[in-house]
Amino acid sequence: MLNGDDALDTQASVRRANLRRALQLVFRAPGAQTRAGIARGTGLTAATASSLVAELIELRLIVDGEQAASTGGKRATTLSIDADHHLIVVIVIRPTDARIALVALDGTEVETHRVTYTEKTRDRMLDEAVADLAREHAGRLLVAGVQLPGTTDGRRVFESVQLDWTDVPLADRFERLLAVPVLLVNDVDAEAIAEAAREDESAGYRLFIHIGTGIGAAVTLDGELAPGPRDRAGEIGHVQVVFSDDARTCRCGRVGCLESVASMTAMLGDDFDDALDDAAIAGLAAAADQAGLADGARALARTIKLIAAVLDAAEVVIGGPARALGAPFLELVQAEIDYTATGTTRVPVRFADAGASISTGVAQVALSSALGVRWSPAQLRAASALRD
Amino acid sequence: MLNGDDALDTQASVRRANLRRALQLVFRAPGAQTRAGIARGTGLTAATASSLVAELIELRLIVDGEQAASTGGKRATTLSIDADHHLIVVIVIRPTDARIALVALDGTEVETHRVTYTEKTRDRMLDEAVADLAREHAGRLLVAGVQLPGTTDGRRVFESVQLDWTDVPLADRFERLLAVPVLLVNDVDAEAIAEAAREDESAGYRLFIHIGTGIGAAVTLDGELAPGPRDRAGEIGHVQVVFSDDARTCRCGRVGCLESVASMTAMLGDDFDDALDDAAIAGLAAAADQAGLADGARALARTIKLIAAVLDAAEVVIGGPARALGAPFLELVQAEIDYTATGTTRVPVRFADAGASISTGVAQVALSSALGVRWSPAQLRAASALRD
DNA sequence: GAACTAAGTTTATTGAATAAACTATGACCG
DNA sequence: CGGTCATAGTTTATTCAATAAACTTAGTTC
Repeated sequence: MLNGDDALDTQASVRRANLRRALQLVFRAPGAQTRAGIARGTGLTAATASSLVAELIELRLIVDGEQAASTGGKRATTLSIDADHHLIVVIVIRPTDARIALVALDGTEVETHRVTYTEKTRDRMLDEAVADLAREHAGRLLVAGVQLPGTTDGRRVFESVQLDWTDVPLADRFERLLAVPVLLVNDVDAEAIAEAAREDESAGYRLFIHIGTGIGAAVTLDGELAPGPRDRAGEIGHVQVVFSDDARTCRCGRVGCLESVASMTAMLGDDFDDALDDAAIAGLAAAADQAGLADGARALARTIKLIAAVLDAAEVVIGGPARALGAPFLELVQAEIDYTATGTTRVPVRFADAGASISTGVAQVALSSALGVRWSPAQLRAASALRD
Repeated sequence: MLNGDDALDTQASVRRANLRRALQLVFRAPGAQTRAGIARGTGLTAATASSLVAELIELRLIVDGEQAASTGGKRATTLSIDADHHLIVVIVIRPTDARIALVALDGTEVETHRVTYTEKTRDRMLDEAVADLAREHAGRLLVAGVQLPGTTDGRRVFESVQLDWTDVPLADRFERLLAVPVLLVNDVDAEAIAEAAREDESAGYRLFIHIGTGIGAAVTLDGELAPGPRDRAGEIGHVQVVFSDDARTCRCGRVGCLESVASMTAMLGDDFDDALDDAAIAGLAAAADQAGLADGARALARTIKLIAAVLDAAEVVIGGPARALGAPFLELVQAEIDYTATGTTRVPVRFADAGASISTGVAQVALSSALGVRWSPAQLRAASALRD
């Protein structure tokens, strides 16, 4: 439909780009945008804005809404997202189960299925579930986003230890079943995007670090995943960061890895599990060796400082189960960062917002890839309210 | 002329973008490109390609060259860069002197001046030299690139310790004198670009690290400076990387900075100076404490590993006086990187190519900013042959 | 030398945006 | 309360860039 690359050679690509820009403006302020606002926001004329809106309505991507209050002249017709037609398929694949959700264009989850499987039945179960979806909702599916733990270029899964997959052309497989574009997304990347999209002004680089049993990083630029081939980016868990003689041996066999000191397992002990709820984690944290937590925070801070300095990052966000460690942990990290920071190099660290649904992140990437559109913070809140 | 942003809203911007693409193709293969080649390379029709070429010739950016050999039909007319009209102004500002060069569109240096000054006379001397240039070459100047040590957004110098400047609107000042667009570029960034542009296939992220009395980094993506606000990026010299008790105190007053172990001064002693030639540096290196060199290499490698992992960098390039340390140093760095690297995370390290003229880097950025064009490796070689 | 092939130009057409005139609707104000 | 102004949005004629298709030029191949 509107997907494809921006070849930028002909008028058609200009039209497509302008349709995207108009759609983007509606998505950023749904129910509050108007034709005149689009004209102002794009720099195009009112006539062109009207024409773009007409086409977007015909494509069933937006709808006319209520009349806005007058601002001194004729009242404007507001524009909203058409949530009644197109659906985004979100597939979250984990080792023993998957969640398949249908998300409307306004970010609300319409339907959710859970598929459980073993390693042996996984492929078959997934294919069946996806095929069922395609049959039930034929013609209404717009795009699909697949979140999984592992390295990917969006088309193939290069390597997933947790799923025991190597070089699997999963996007092709699902595209044949769904007949819509499929995009594979690394789980940490998806988390980072869900988080970055919440900011209205997501200027500059943001470093996102997921901390659970493992550690992964993702970099976003202006609210979107940093460009370039990100196939294997963010794999910082097993980079050596501790060099003293008492550095621990990591589960990967090497010594002094970031994960060996700063993962949740390293800091809270083997009782930790990614599935624990926040209260349980807080309990473990209270009982844990505080020196271990401090060591983890310090190693993390040192890692962050270096990366933030190279990128001139505006902010660092810590996500995953580590969020449950609360303010004290954050303060340890920030203190270590500030310890040797000059005025301009001090980078603020915060936890990811609990409200950001992870599936929203995948949907976000998929939507952005298909229509070049990002959701507004308000919609992300609506989406996450429906979750679970 | 062709500068300005790519608003992508109207036909005019498509035309501008296509002119840039056509010009880019000629720059990539000067003397070997043809109208038909541009049509193939852009996906546009032959008629459009001809029209674009006609406009570029009228703009005096390219010229018709010789007839190529036939490939089975009519012989093609080759296209070359018009080196006889437009000039790029390159200004390299250092604490006590500046080099002002005029570079033709094909990368050859036409003219070079050296201006020496004291801190007191610097502003006046620079302004006078620039004003002279504007008077002598009125109408032929296309764009100006200004390279300086310090943080900048391209328009203002935020902070330059070495020049003792804080928040100086230098681009505006020079633009008033030159009447062409002026772009300020950090010196390490310029070095990184000169280097990255030499690669024909500069895919992915490249980490460039300048090592002299100080240490600075720059990240390029596909041969161009990584996007985003890079105002203060790359300032890694004073991030703490040594945490042992015997960490040295840095000249900045803090402890364990990268510069305190891996700068040339740290590794070779206070006899080192940025102005030394390669032989002198090699002499210092031979006489220096080898343990210090090893410490520096190790600290550097640890830094590199982390950053390369986050970005999934394709390559790391070390530039500046450290090049004179030669293969042994490089091997130390690479060995430490490989020590804990898995198959996919191992990033190759090499020295910057000695032939890449630094002023070519600035000219490159300026040209790219004005015309969206990058030089081919062949031209960079030609340019550097003329240097000094 | 006839057929073919590639390079490049000419001409009519298409599509997207624009400018300018116009309609619609409400606010403001004496 | 009616005139004036401001804002929203549409209609129509025009402009501009790219395209398709026919055509010219100039070579190779058999």
